[in-house]
Parts: sequence; C-alpha cells; structure tokens
Amino acid sequence: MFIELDLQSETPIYAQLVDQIVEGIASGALQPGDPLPSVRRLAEDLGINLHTVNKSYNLLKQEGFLQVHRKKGVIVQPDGMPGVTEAFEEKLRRQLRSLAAAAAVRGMTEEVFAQESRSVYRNTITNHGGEQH
Amino acid sequence: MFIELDLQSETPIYAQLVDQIVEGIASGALQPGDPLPSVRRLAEDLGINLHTVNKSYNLLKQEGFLQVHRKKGVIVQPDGMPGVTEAFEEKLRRQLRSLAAAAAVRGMTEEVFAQESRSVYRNTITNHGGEQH
Amino acid sequence: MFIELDLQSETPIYAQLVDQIVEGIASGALQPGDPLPSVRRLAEDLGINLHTVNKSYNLLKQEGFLQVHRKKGVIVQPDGMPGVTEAFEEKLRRQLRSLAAAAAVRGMTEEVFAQESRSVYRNTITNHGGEQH
Amino acid sequence: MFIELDLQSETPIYAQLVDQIVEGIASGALQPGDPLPSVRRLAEDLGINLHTVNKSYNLLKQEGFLQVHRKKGVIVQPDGMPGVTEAFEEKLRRQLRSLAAAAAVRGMTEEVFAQESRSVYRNTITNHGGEQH
DNA sequence: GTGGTCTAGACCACT
DNA sequence: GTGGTCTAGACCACG
Repeated sequence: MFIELDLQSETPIYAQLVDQIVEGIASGALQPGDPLPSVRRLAEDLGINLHTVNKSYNLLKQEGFLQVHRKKGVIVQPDGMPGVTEAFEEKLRRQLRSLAAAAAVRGMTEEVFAQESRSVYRNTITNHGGEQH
Repeated sequence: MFIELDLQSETPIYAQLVDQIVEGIASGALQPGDPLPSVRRLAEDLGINLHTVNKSYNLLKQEGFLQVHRKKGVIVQPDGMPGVTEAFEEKLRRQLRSLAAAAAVRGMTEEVFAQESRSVYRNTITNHGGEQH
Repeated sequence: MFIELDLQSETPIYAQLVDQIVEGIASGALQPGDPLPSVRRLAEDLGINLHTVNKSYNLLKQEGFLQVHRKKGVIVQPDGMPGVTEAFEEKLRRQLRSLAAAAAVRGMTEEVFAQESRSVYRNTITNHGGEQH
Repeated sequence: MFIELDLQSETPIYAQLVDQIVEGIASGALQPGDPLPSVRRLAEDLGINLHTVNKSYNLLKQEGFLQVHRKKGVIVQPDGMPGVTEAFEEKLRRQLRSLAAAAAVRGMTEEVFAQESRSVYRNTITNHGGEQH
C-alpha cells in the first residue's frame, strides 16, 4: 500500500486512513472494483490496531466509497460513486469558510486562495482523473 | 454578539469559537484594536464555561490574532496580523487536499471546486476588507 | 521522577514543571524519543491536579519540546529541538537585562556575572551533553 | 522620565517599572540621592494607576534601592546599595538555570550563552557604571 | 472586575 | 488506559 501514517499528527489515525484511501480513489490509484487489503492484513502492515482499520472501512462503506463482501472482501465501489450531495456541499462550504477566513486574515488574497485550491485539486488527480459517477 | 455555537457538533466548542472569531476579523466585524468581551461575559452570553472561552482566547493569542492588554482587556491584534507562514500554508494545503479528494471522487470538477473556494472566500469578506499587513 | 515542586513558590506550578522538564532535557536525563509519564500518572506522583500537568505538557508541545505520539503517549521531541529563534533570543536578552541590572546595582562585576552564567550553564548540562541539532 | 511600559506584555506593569528603575540606577542615569517623581506625578505621566506606582516604589524601598522621605519625597538610595546577598545569589542562579537550560536545549553553546550574558551586562551599564556599594 | 491559576470530577474519542 | 474536552467553583494578582 501507498499509505503513510503520521502518528504524531493530531488527526486520528482512522481519519488519516480514510483520507488516504479517498485520495487513492481520486488519483485513480484505486479503481472501482479494486480490492483492498483485509482488515487484518492492513492493520498488520501499518502496525496499528484492528479496530482502527475497521472503523475507517466502515466509515468509507457508509459514505458509499467502499463495498464489503463476504467473499470478495473489501473493494472500491464499482457501481458509481456517491456524487455531490447537499450534505457534502454543506460540509465542504463549512470547512472552506474556516480556511478562507484564516487565509484572509493572514493577508492571502482571493486570487491566491482560489489558485491554491485549484492547484491542490489538480495535484490530487494527477495520475488519472476523478470522473467517476 | 454574532457568535453561534452548535453544542451538538463534533467540532469542539472552543474550536468553533476560534473559527467564528477569525471569521469576525476576516469580515471586518472585528477591527484591529477592538476589545472582545471578557471571558466571563462571553461565557455567560454563550451559556458555556469560562474555561472554554479562555482556551479559545489563548489559542488565538498564541497564533497572534489577539492580545491581552493590561488596561483594555482582550483586544484584536492591533500591530498587524501574522501573515502567511509556511506552517499555515502547509496546514491549508493538507486540509484542501482532503477536501479536494472527496470532491473529486464525488465528481465535482476542478472548475467547480475552485469556484466554490473563491465564492466562499468572497462571502466571508463581504462586509468589508481584509487589509492586514 | 527527578521533579521537585515548591507549592509555596510564587512561580506557578505549571511553570516550574515546564522548567524542570526542560532542564531534564538539557541535562540529558530525558533523551529525544523518551516517553514521559501520562498526565494522570505524573499528576498523582506529584500530588497535583491532572490539568496542571496537562497545561505544562501543552506548553512544551507548542514550543516544540514535546510531541504527543498516538501510540507511545507523550514523548520528548525526537525530530530535533526548535533551535535559537529570534523570539527566544529576545526573551533571553530581556530576562538577562533585568538580572544584569540588579546584579550591577548590587556591585557584582561583569566578570563575576558572566562567570556565574557560565557555571550555571555548565551545571545544568553536567550529566551529559546537549547534542540537539 | 525614560520609562517605557508595554501594556501588552505579560510582565505586570509594577514589575516593569521596578526593572526600569533598577536599570536606570545600573546605567547611572539615576544617581544615588537623585529624586524620583512623586507617586501621583509618575502615575499620571505614565497613564497608570496610583496603586501600581506605589507598589513598585514600595518594593524598591524594601530591597533598599530607594528611600522614602516625608519631605524630600522619593530618592535613590544615597547610603550605598544593598550588595550581593545570599538571597540574591540564589534568585540569580535559579533564574539563570532556567534560561541556561532553555538555551542549551535549543543548541546554544556555553560560550555563546556566557558571551550573551556579558554583552547584556555591558549594555545595561553603558552610560556609566554600577560601582555602588 | 479582569485574566491567571489550581482543583475536582466527568464524559468521550482513540487505540 | 490515554489524551482531549467541558463544566464548576475557588483564590489570587493586577490595575
């Protein structure tokens, strides 16, 4: 796996895991239908607790990014990703607002902020593209 | 006060307070040198504990957004806001990356994402400008 | 533990704790990566409140002397200590100025004052060195 | 007066006043027997509270740096300054220890630390010299 | 009256 | 069991 955890970070490990898997999907490194390591396997590889991996997988399942089959194990959602729900829009805006305010106070202009957003988006997609759904 | 807290939210109260005060500064509702309510006062107004407000004020003080003036009490930094440090850039990018990935997976295009960022930025500034140095 | 607190002192307990931990690092008694007692544990050992220890740990974390590791708990900064920042130089000079003035007024010569500084420095390092980067 | 107060500082105003007066004596700007402004006068000049000035003067009187006469008002100790008491030595060492440890941890060498101390001492004396007592 | 400090006790998220 | 968060009540230094 391409996953790197920062045990010193203040973001919980399970959240870091979620983020990195989502980024993996966004970048195309993980394609719809692709299998993910089993809970046990991944936990061992990363040197973390089973519960932690489990929590991440469950969250991703709830969001519709993953499917969990008894047989196939865990795979990336093959039937189309969730799409931009209202809940997501709201969450996105709420977080952007917080970031934008901090940026503005520190003197970062609208132009730079928007450009920063664009370039970060582009970099997360590099390898391929996020035209799922 | 213009502050609204969601006591049920999973984001800590103190963090919400920090965000809203920063947004207040960004929007111009709070001008450099402006006094903020005393910890006791604000705590009572918001129906929360004094220590929670204190924690928020302290964080903002450490970041350089607020100062404790021995006569005026707590005031908005009058001597120029912190500016875009490398640490801030990094934090900004890290958070943007997470948002961008989720957006991309859900099918939101780069264009829409950047536009969203821009419009959110603009809305936080509405009232008036961010002429920090 | 090697920590001694003076509960009657006018310097806050949390500040004494901070000082002693820094001295522990300087003397080599605490090595980079070494774990510190949990807040609860140390609080109990010292007979003080958990929050007081917490405050000290937090300050040291913000200064970059400690880290919170999600598995090891609180540890001494393993990735290199902060270094001599301008802010630190300023604080150092401000405090030295106050001490030097009092010393001078009482008739202590420059030579003695400098020698005193040197010998105190040497004594804090005794056990072993300060090979921070 | 040559006194500058920093109302944003975390050092209490009365302590800043004490420091600056001691520095004034150390530098020779204030000579033994020299009169100081009355409590009222100084308070007004500095825009601070009477009690604050009073507290500073009292502390300096207790330490033996000032004399308070009903007639002459407040004057700089004309009968020889206190000298290096054991209590002072202890306080000096305690504070130096804290500074030295922080300096050492940040990588400042003994040589630099001692040199810093020496140069700060020299600068506080510039105008004249502290050979009282 | 203000912020700073300390104590005490409680719940929760995380691992 | 760990750190993080929140509440509650209290004392003190400061101005």
